[in-house]
Amino acid sequence: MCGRFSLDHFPESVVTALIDAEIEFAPREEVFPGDRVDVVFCRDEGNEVAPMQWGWKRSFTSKPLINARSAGAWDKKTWAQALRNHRCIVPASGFFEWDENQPKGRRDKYRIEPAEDDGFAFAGLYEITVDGEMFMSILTTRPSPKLSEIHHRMPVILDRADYADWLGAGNRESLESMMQPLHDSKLRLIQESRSPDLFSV
DNA sequence: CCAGACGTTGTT
DNA sequence: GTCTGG
DNA sequence: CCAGACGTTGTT
DNA sequence: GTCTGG
Repeated sequence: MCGRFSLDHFPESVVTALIDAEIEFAPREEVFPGDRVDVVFCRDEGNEVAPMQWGWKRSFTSKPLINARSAGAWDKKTWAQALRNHRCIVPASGFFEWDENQPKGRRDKYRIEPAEDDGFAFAGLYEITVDGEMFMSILTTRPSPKLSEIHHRMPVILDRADYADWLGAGNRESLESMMQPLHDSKLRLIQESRSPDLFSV
């Protein structure tokens, strides 16, 4: 991760735990960097939903910053302020990883879904430009043991009990405790496709 | 993130 | 190699 | 003031 | 482009 995730169904339990409102929702099988998705954030004591573009733009690189390493983000000028004041939650139905043990271009694709839920809540950071456009980046952490067999990073996924604290005025210590790998028991790995040459053997 | 294009004049 | 589209 | 970093995943 | 370090 985290270069692609899914929203093939509305992650209702995640969103209703965050906000009590009718949500505009455009399901799509896959969400790509640069796409706009609905993101939840807190402003003036109340949670809100707004479409945000995935990836922060920076002049020093042509690639949008779609991920932020949670370890160290406190000390990086790009993320520090947002980590303190502009945290958000990105609802998703799942995400994708490619098996990095295999050569690039021939990697099996895996879909990761919640084991017993209808969605994930990615921890993210957002910024608003002068013209009011909003951009978000998804925090990453170490992989859970199961995921570590195919990939060395994973998105930060929040527990339901932490949603409010994440969006509220959390202190550094409590925020750090939320940015841990999701427990293996809360995810399912599904092989989505495999390399063509594995079939031809 | 990955996959696929990336180029033109001119020909079919 | 690098950019674009999905 | 100038020089150099700035971001990630993945690669070397 | 903007911030930091020297």
